[in-house]
Amino acid sequence: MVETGTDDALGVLDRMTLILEAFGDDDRGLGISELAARAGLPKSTVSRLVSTLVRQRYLEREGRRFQLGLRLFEMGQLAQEPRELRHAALPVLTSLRARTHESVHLAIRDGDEMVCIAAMRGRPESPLVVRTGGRLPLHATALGKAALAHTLDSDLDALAADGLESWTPETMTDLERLARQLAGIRAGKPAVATQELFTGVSCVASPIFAAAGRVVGAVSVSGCAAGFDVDRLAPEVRAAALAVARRL
Amino acid sequence: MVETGTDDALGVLDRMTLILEAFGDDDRGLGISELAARAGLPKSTVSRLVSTLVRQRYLEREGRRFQLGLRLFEMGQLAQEPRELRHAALPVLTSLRARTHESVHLAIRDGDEMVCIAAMRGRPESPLVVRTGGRLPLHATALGKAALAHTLDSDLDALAADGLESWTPETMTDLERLARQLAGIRAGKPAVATQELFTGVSCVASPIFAAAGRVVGAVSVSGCAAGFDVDRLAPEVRAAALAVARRL
DNA sequence: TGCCCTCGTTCCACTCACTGGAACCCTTGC
DNA sequence: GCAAGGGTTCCAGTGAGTGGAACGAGGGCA
Repeated sequence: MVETGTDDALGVLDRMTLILEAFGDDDRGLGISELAARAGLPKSTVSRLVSTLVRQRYLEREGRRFQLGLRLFEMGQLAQEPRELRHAALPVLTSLRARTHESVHLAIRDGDEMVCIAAMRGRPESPLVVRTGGRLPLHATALGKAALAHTLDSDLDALAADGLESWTPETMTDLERLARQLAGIRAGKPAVATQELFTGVSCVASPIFAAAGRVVGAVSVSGCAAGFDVDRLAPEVRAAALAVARRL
Repeated sequence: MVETGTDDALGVLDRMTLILEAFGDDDRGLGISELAARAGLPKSTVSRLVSTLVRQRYLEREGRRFQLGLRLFEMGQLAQEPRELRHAALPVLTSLRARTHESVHLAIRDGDEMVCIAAMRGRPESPLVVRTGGRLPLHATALGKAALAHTLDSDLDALAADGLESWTPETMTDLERLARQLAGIRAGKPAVATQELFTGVSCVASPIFAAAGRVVGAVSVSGCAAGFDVDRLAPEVRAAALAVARRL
């Protein structure tokens, strides 16, 4: 085998991952060549693997285009962590949206990002920060800060080691300031992010605790920065997070 | 390699599938031995594959138990067909529930089953027929009949070839009667299922058409069989299905 | 119509990733 | 203390998987 690249020793499963990850949410389907290019694998290999993936229904083919298949959706719904949390949270989120009329998000920490588990649009014109399944940075979102505030300091250091990416002029890229803010959150202040990820969008979030003080996720309310009333929303979010925890 | 069984020639991807499918929604996590037993694979093979799957985050480990991981959830959300349909349907479903106060389901046909793409509980005490990601038989549900009525007759024959499984005394196991009912649906009658899957639960459904008359899914309303008012609900469901189609 | 470019599949000799029984730790429980 | 069970590691053997090259099927352009 002629490994094109650096030091890799790829197994079939790793190649499969490369292929699956080549799909994005923008696409209406990818061909073998495009897939091979994105995954950095030879065409023949991709062709063979893809046909197995289609047989197993992880991919679907329509003519010469391929798309992520239904079975992935099914299996994804069986994933334990999001399933439990969603189940406990959905009714609470619904009423939170009804009370605030703003968009509501539920997310789980995954490494140095938050993964959105549920999203509900407030008003029809309200912005949705992420779709379900999407990822958010920890340091630039209220959801991320809520989760980050209640974990080990070493996590923060590890995060900062890679540098805090700047999303908008408001993004907190200074480790010291961020650490102070997290300390405030730990002391009881609400986790907020004002235009730190997207200009014009503000959020308030509250962590969801499981037994032993472990943070299992976070709820947030987000809306247009103009007229975003943190003082009104923060108690609502906090109450919702507690309600979810009670239902776990 | 000593293939224990019959005539199989399993590749790594097939083995992986066996492992992933060993997980059910009942479990709080499986160990290597249990997994190996369910998948019918040697322990050492399972151990090795599982550790790769964990590295790729398709599985998560907690102590000596494994569970389906977050990445599956993420990827599942990227699957194109459910994503598009859900996006178009969610607002419509919300208002359908508000108007009927009954549980609402959205499903996609997949082979000889329907896969639930979205589910909303009507009243807090209302029964949910399936959870999101769950599967339903075609012949015993309103959703299935709605989809089945508008496809080729050969589909029906293929379905009947395996025999129509009986779920309750009311399940339609007679091919002739089912075919007549489907013809009625095709002629404009609503697709209904009264206690045919679960005793005490009735449903009405309507197919969702895409361009070229292709059925892409179905919407249903379901509730307690006692006092289930088909005449009132059928027009609501039909209107919702049309609304979803318009938004596609 | 013929030419060319692209895209997906197939072929095939090579070889390394994968296999699985056995041995090896652990921890748990009697 | 020993037996039982669960998970990981070892290792020789080999066939599943590899990828370059060749092939056939469109599709656009002149």
